[in-house]
Amino acid sequence: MLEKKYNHLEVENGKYENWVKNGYFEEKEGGKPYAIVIPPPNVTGKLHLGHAWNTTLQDIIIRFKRMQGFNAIWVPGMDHAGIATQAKVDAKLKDMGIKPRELDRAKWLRYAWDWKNEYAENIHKQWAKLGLALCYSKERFTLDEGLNRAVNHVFKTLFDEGLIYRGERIINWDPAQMTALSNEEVIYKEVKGAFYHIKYYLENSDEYLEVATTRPETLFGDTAVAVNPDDERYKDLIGKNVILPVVGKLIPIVGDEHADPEFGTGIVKITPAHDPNDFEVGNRHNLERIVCINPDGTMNENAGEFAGLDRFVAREKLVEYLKEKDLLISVEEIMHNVGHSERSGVMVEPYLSKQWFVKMRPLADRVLENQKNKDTKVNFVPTRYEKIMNHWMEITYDWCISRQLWWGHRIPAWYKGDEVYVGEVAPVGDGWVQDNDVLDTWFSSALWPFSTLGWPEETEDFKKFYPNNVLVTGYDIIPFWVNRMTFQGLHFTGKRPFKDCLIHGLIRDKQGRKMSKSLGNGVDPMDVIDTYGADALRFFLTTSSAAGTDLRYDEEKVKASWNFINKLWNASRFVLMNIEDLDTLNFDNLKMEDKWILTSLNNTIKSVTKNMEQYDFNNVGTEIYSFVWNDFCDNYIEFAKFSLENKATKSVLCYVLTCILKMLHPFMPYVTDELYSNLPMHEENIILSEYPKYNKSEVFNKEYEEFTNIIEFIKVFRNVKLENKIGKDFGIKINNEEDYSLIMKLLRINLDKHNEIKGTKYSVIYKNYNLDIYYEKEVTEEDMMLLNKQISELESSIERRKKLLNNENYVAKAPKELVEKERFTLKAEEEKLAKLKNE
RNA sequence: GGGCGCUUAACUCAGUUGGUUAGAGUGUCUGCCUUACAAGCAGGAUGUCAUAGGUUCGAGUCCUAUAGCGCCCACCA
Repeated sequence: MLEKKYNHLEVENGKYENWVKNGYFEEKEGGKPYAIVIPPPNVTGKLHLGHAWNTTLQDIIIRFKRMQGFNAIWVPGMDHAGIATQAKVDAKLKDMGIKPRELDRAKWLRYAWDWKNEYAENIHKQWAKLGLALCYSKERFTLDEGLNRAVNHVFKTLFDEGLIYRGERIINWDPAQMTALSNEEVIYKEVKGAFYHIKYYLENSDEYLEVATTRPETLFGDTAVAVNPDDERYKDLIGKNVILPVVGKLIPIVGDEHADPEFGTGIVKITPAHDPNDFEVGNRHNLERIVCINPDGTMNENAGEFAGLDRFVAREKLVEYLKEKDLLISVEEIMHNVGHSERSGVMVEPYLSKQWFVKMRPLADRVLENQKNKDTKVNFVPTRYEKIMNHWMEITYDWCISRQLWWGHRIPAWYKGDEVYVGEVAPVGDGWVQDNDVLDTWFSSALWPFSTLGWPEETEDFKKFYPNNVLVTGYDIIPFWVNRMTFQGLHFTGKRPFKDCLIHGLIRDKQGRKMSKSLGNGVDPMDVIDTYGADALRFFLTTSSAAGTDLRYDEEKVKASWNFINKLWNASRFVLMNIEDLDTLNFDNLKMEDKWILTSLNNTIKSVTKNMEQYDFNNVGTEIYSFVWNDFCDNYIEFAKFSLENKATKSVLCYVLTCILKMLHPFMPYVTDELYSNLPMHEENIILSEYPKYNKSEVFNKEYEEFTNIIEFIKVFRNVKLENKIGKDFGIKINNEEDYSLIMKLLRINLDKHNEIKGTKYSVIYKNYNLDIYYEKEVTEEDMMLLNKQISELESSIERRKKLLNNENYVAKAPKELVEKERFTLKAEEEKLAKLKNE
């Protein structure tokens, strides 16, 4: 027999190992293919609540689909996470007293793989604790051999197609990690800065131009000053020269649209090697590009005496210097947006550098075209997120994919002198040197939906499971990942990578703040599991908010989920205690209450299935919760207690419980496994069982309504009794021929003992049921107030209804049943009012 | 600057194509140890659905404007 109380520690112990051992998560012969690939977590650390949420959603879908008979697989895997992992490995090495950049590459990589193996193990343990139905035989890692082949194939193909090129551009440079970044990896933050107004003297003149800049230290890279050719103030200066302060050399004044006459002084210094706009200006005017900052953010030899100083120190010193030389006009403090590295947090340096790029325009256009067709597009849930992807596709520009790191897919390009070779394997012959850089992590993640299935080989898995059925991820990952999977998938397979894309939000703390290390408000899902169990956490995570919205972590709600499981546990305990001898289900001689619960069950199954299919787990949660607690426990079980000897009752108890367990299984796999295995009749494991199906022959609408009325009447009866403080010695007078036996049973009233008709009369009316309670007590003022309140409420309700029904427009245009219902209710209210007034 | 979302009970949130007296959990009040469950049972109370207009027989839901909060994108040398 089950323990009296639900104990998640005992219930969850050992189950996962059993599932895996029995191969329940592996491919299932015969079913229609259904596939999800996990968003591979970074091997940098441990999973947080966001991962728990993300993976539970997928687990629910997979378990549901398996129960529906699909050959549903969920491909697990992890991401090497280039920058993030390299930073962590470097930090660890530094702690060990090793200077990471002084190691040779191969040796460093051995440390990195050790790290990877250690953390991958952690993540496996966490997946297990969460109970995820992952198909481990298909597990992949973004840096494994197969995926590396896919990456090289893609690189080479795009290169041959002219969609990958190498070029010198201004890119976002992270001086801390010393690598290039893509635009997506730059986060703009509002910071305090200043406009430094500097004098640029005209050649052979005492006059100067006032040039304002936020980054004075870049003046060592200035190769021109620009004014707008239409700017009356300055257009005559075009073609003349100014003397670059500090450096003392002459640079030209050029006319260029980029200079906005309305902005600042209308004069802008041009630093082609350190600003994307200036780079363009430089191209238009054939200006020299002078780099004056080193990759590590210090000034280089072009900065003269400032060489070697950090860029921010150099700025300070340079401003001092300008002040001394009377070259500084003013310093105007401003707030402005400055790019920061997503990973290291340092200010990004726009930097001239030779990098590899993906030419985005043709790839993005193809996606935009494809999204116009509902049969080929990626369907976002909720739909509004589709706009985010489309907008990105519209404005995207070339993707800088090379990273100056060691941890990643090494770029399959080799150089010999001026020659460049790109191929899937190294070229034959001597003297070829491979590119030192690796690819952006997202370059390999972009191939994940198909590379994990063995692509570019035409494998069985690829043929069966591509496109994937759904991808589940947070909205914050759309630009990095979803967009890129979509264009790569389309380009290389001709198809969308997945039919649906289910988007969820971010986890926040109780106050609505983002969970972060610096705030210290993070919650470790493993701690929650220890306290409340994975089932409670999972139910909370997936049923507490609408799709696509953020979720506040609230321990009280996890507790409420635990209570629900405990309720389920005890209901099961009751059922199991009473059906031990049941060997077959027998639905002969069903009573009204049996028909009622079967009807409600089937309505629930129907609606739950529909909502499961549209990923509306929040509604599913509410529906099952209310069915279990209100219908099954509060009502059906209470009535079933009177007929526990009936086989029909036992059968219904067993059947309804079985269906409940199955519907809850995707949400709470552990406890449902435990309870299901205690049923007198069951499959090998609930994971292998069939999802409940709506069965019309179990729907009895007439009995459903009749029994609902009984339940409602009981409620009214209890309410009248409680509100009027009616004690035990009351009398009952029944006013019609209806059958009150069930009602009296449940209320534990023996009519023979309550036949004294004296004292004050209290009417109890609901639909066809109508009786009076008589009770001797002094009628207090309070009682009169209560009665009067009821009367006036009824009166105003009647008045409202009358007015509505007198409205010709309403009667003419509203649906007929509604109008009928109004009439019926009005009549009932009028009768009730008459009775109340009698009291 | 462009776009998106949110504003509903004390708190956290649902609210399907408009259907007329707006729901849940938690909290709160009253009464109960009724042998499945006191982590429970029975019964209550609590809302100008942000504001102002509009469409409609009917608006939390649709339209317009406003306010507050949040997010995304772009960008200011």
